[in-house]
Amino acid sequence: MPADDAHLGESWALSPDSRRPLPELIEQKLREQIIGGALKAGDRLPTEPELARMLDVARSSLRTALQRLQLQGIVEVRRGLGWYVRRTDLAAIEEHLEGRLAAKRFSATDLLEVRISLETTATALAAVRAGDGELDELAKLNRRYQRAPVDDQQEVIESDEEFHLALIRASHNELLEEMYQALVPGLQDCKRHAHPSREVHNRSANEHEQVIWFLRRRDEAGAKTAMTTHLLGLYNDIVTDDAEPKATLTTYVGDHDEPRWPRSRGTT
Amino acid sequence: MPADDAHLGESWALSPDSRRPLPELIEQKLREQIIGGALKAGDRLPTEPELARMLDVARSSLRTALQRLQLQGIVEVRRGLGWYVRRTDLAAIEEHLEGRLAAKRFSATDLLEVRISLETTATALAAVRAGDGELDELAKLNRRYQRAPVDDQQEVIESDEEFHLALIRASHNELLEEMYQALVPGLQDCKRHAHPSREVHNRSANEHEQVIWFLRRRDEAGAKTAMTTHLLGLYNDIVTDDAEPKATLTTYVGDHDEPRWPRSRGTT
DNA sequence: GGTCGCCAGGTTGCCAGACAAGTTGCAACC
DNA sequence: GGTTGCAACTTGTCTGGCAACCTGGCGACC
Repeated sequence: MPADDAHLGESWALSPDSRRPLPELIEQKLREQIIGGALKAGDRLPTEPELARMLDVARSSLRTALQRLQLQGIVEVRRGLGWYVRRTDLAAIEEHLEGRLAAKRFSATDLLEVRISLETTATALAAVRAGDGELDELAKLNRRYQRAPVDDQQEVIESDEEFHLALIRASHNELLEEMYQALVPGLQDCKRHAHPSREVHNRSANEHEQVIWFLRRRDEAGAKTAMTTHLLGLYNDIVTDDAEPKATLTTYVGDHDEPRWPRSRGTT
Repeated sequence: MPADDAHLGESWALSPDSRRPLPELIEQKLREQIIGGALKAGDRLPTEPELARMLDVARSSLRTALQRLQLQGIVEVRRGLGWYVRRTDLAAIEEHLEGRLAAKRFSATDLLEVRISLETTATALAAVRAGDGELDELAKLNRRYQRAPVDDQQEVIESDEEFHLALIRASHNELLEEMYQALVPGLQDCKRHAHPSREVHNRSANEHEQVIWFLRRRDEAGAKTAMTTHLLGLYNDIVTDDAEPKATLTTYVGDHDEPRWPRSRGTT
């Protein structure tokens, strides 16, 4: 007997945002009710026909929404009995997001490792080959990045990307640039899932500046190391956030031979 | 264009295990088709009514299954058009590389630089992640390379390539492997234009051996340096031969910090 | 020639109603 | 008391229909 109606209110009107699929709106509405505390773990939801009436949608659309929530572990169904709230914590939602990331074939770890490989190489090459004009351009792009407001995610990501792309281009290796380009969409995904604080943003800008400093001095090893440090910082942030406890990061201090790239190659 | 029917078969009968919800059976069936390769990334599925007929289920049950797969990121829907197997990032990257790399011609210098970038990174990762079995395999492949007669160019190139591919694989980074694969045809070209002397061949085999030696000791920096030395040798040979007088090679001896990759990651 | 709007055909999104299958609780029966 | 059978309720699945949307082609217009 759904006496639930009493404390839930009679109708949960949906906002008529018709640009998104209806089940998604229903899902969001139900999630709000659950997370907001109107429904607690273990509670039974009203029956499907009842809920459909309250939300003013067809039972089939409601079921689609319920099944989505079920796949996220928020509700569960017992046939012949009804739908029950399983967990109300936010962890369930984060797990869902991780699932979407895991659906891609390779992990963020893989992606960032390849990125580090290509970009540190590009930095070393740029130290040898970049023209002075290109270095000025890099400095200008980093100023733009520096000025970007932390809460304007779009601008932060875009200005950062332009800096790194310009650096890649300064390596004067077209193939390397092509391969890096292939990674760009994935990298954007990664960055969108990161949450840049004021502090992290400033640190990044400073590290960019250091890289440029070494490049101006044509210090190949210094520039490469500075870039490696910078990228490993981000790598560490993202990878450890990502509920992948396999990876722990340390820094090696070595005195091994570090080979060096050839000088001179059309610095324009 | 659902000419798919042809190679997919007319009906995909479900096993009548009625103890589990029907959409789950459908979901599993579709997943098998996709993972198994009958449906490739980017392919369009037959229309809903068609699929429902083939599976002998109602369209509503089929839709439930499709939506589950959608939430898992395996398929995506475009309203008015149909259901598509979602292109994974890996597939997208593969496509990008195939398209661009085939269209442009890159210099041997570019190619070898990227190769060095990827392969030294892979070596460092392998020092951390490769299983003992994989190292044994590497040693075995290098013995094969060592035994290859210098005048049998085919065998020399092939055994060398297998060694390097196995090393890449030992990095346990699928994306890195994918990107390296894109370079393979170009590398073969390079090697065919080289003229390996008895001496060079022996030196290479020894350098391979050194890399393995460092890998067994899990010496990431040592292995990476050994591999860099090895590859720069070849790079030097080929680039200077190649009528490209821009590139001259030196070796840098430095004492800078060399960052280190994370330990442990499923070494099987 | 190039661009725009319109229309037809195909596909998914959503709805309404009906019946099958599972669960519970209770009354009737041994 | 223990068991059986039934009724009420709930979710699972099917059917059919219409709306919303996308594409491609065609003709009108600039």
